[in-house]
Amino acid sequence: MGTTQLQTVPESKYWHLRTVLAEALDSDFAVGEVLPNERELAARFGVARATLRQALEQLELEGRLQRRRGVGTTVAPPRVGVAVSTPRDEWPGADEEAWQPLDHGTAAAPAAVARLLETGEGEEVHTVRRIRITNGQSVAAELIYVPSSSVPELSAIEAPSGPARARAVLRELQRLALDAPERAVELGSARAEDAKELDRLPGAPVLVVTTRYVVAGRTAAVSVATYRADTCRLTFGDSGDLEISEAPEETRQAS
Amino acid sequence: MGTTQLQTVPESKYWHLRTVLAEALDSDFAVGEVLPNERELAARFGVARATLRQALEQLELEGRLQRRRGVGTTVAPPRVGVAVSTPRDEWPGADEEAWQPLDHGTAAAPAAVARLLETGEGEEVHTVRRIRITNGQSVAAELIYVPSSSVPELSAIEAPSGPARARAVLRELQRLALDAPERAVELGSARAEDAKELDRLPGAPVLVVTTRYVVAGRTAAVSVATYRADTCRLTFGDSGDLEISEAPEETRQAS
DNA sequence: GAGTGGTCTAGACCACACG
DNA sequence: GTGTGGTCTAGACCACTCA
Repeated sequence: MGTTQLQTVPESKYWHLRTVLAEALDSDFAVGEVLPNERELAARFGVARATLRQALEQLELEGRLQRRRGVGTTVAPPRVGVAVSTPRDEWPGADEEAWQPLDHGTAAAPAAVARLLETGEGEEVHTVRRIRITNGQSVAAELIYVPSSSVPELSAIEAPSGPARARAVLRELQRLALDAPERAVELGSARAEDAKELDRLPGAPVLVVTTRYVVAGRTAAVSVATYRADTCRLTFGDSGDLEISEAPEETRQAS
Repeated sequence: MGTTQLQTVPESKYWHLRTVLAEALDSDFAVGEVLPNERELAARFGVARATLRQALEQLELEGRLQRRRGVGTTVAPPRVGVAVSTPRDEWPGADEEAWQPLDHGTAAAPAAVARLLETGEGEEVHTVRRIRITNGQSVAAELIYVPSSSVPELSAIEAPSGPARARAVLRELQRLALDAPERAVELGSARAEDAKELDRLPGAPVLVVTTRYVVAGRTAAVSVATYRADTCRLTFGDSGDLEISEAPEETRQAS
């Protein structure tokens, strides 16, 4: 009684808290600003820390907050748009885009990948790992699966292991003039390996982009790229910037 | 001491639990099968219920589990591939695709949308809500923003409110031969309104697809579609089925 | 009404970053 | 060392589904 109760369904505490915090972020905080610590925020709102954390998790999922252990919680900058598919479906160039080869190896393709490659389930394929850097930040870790049959000349290449050899494999692929007719995007959680590259904890939400590369009607490679879901907005098509462009000023975040 | 400790970094309890459960799902459970309840699972693994739940949340995020309050936790079927962008970029037909109009109204476009529409910030635009059904299940809720200038003939249309009028607006849009040069995908959480349509709780993870529709170089409409991240894999390009196709049998899930 | 998952509490300790 | 977020516990109660 007396309280203005308009909602028929009283929303849960953490959800309401999320809304309150979101509004506070809009009005009272600048990008990069550090929030009070969780214990203080919880006390301030009169909830248990776990409840507050549930609200913060939501906001982090939405890309509004960034939390780092040992450091604190800061207001996240708007998500960066990363072009995943351009109209000219060229193989993403080694240097035009900020892809950085890590290493090369061979492994049995996972079942899902083997199906796309139309190879035997346990067949050994080449793998190339690389990461994508945007604005000085790792935004994606990619694993490319390449059947030996796609790069027969590779065996003739002598190169040390590591980045150099990875680069050699990528060069071979580029010569093939690959087409990327199909891509799929789904939600996943970062495996420990990817999490390390992306500077996140294992289990962090990621957008998994699976691409089938085709040459002359045959699947020549499959790549599985995991993008940080908190910081990335994947763009497809034309210019690649369906830009939620900020006003001209204010590109820089508070130090 | 004495315990076989091979890992340099001991993984957290819930992450390890996630792995154990994932393996159990692969080997001992069929799609649709109901897991023991959370209290029993927690007891069985000797952890607190909250810890077990953290592991289940991960698996749900990855689309491996489905949890429903009052019912239980079941093994999820593989994600369905939903075609978001086809090579022929036609306006998604009213009936070829399973889009079902809900209602129509007018509202001030949110700032981000207004920017794409190149209209004034607070300007009133038409809105159409519709949901997408695949295999008898709601997979997406969409809100389309249409400036009045894009559908001038609309004022002449007399139609009752609700689905009928929504359909009328969509028909007008179809006549325009819209092109969709740009799309963006990002992670979000379901607002209460969408959550209801999608049969999920507020805050459930969703993939937000923002599309700019263009006719004659001018932005004629913007749609924001939220897809259930747990059940959907978004496909772009060619056939629309970068199908992680199951073996021919076993399309049906256990009742 | 019985049983399920969802929310919430009030603690404790751990892992990490930084001065 | 100090302060941060991350993990974990052992409870309690609530909201929902279904027989």
